[in-house]
Amino acid sequence: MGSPYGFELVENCLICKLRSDSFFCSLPKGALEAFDKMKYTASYPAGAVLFVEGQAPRGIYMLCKGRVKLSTTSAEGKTLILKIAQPGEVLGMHATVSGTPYEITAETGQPCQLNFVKRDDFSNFLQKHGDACLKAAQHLSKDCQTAYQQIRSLGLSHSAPERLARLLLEWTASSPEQAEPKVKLALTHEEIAQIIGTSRETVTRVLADFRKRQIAVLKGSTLTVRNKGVLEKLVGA
Amino acid sequence: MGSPYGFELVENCLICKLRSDSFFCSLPKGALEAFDKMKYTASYPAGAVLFVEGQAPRGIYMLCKGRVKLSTTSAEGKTLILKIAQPGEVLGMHATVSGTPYEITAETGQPCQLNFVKRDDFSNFLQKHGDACLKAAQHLSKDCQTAYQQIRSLGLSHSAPERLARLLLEWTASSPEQAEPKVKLALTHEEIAQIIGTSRETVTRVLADFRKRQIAVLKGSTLTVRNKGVLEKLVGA
DNA sequence: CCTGCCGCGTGACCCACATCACAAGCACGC
DNA sequence: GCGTGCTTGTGATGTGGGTCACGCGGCAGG
Repeated sequence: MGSPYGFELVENCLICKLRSDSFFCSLPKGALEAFDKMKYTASYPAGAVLFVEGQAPRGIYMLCKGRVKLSTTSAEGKTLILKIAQPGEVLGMHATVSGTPYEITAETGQPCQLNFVKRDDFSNFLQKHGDACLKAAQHLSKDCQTAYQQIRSLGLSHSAPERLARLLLEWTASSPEQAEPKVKLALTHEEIAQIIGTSRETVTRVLADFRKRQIAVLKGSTLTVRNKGVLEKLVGA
Repeated sequence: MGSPYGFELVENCLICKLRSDSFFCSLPKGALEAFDKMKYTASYPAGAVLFVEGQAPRGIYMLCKGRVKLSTTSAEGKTLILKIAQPGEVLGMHATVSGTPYEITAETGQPCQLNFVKRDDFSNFLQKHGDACLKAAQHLSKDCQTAYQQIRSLGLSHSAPERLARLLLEWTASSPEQAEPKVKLALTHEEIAQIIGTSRETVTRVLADFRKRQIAVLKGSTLTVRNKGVLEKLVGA
């Protein structure tokens, strides 16, 4: 067995060490065994498209390792990034559970390991295992919440600097408490623009402004927040 | 027993005729009986606030009859309407399932009948009744999907006319197929503005423009779409 | 009746940001 | 090396629509 993208595949969910408590697959033994039996493990290179909006749902993808970009695209080709999925999340669950077409597009942003489960298998699985179903409901709830957060960000803030400030705070929120939080992220200005719904040039300009005013610096793929207070004032908190 | 707001309360879920297949409470007998036992039925006048964003979740509200406005408000007092909930929907499920504060505000738009279920009771209920849990997951999925739709509308379209056109099409989509679809809705220009994330004046102007161009007319609370084709072209479809 | 109040209609102003256009920096593979 | 492609930086320009300001009509209550 090779390791095509620089890491070993974990084939067996029961002994998997990638999993943490927040993972969807953090399940009691019985459910986990059932999940292990019906899943198809695979690894993907960066830039692989898992599913496209509008497709009929084939099933779910459990993200074990790596990041996946979730986005929608308008008819004119403008793209909006909904979120960057982290390990432990389940992709395509809405469509699979409700039987409607995938409403978003999922594309790996780096080499990833994913477990695919066919739609019917997943439905049966949820039917049989109440604890898994509850877990699924919780994950869906969280998705809704982040969606609502993004709606707030898009609908309730007027200025691009405000939205960018909110995004930077969001990113640093999970990082350890420290004077000047640093976050690693591999996103281009273009992608940041697609998250906050603005243009690439505006992101560049606002970041330059933040840098000049000693608020935050994005150098390479490292973000350093110099003055959290000002950011918080910008978002109106 | 009186009927305070012009309709009779249906106290017993088992013989309720308000329910249709799409209702959350369209459940097999066992689950329905359990639901009936733990719910508290009540009616509310128009304008009643069921819960406010930021509150700790008390439980869920099953909407039997009437419409409920779901919204968020920014620190500066700007309001964004997320959706108008229809009978059959469950309000506050995200917060209740995940245990996080209500992230939105729910306010009745007309006299309503609602069934309240306490948080712990609802959790136990979902644990015990797998079919109800699955149904809950489906409802959460649908919520996510409408949220994503709104994100698309807010993030991917530049012009206010485009967003308004999309909204009008959405409203008429469910109405019977006919040459000039008419829809009843009781929303002020202000509220429409809050749905599509623009200002009241802009809504007035765009509606005036639509009227002049014979595209759609909003008179009183009746919306008549005169030229669906133009609307569809406006949204870029 | 007059007086508020609220939803609607409209004009004037102006600024944030999209858009276009182009240059410079940086990483590749050959 | 040198080209090719992508990302970043920055200036000039145009405009959509937010905001303010005010007038009008309808409706309820004193």
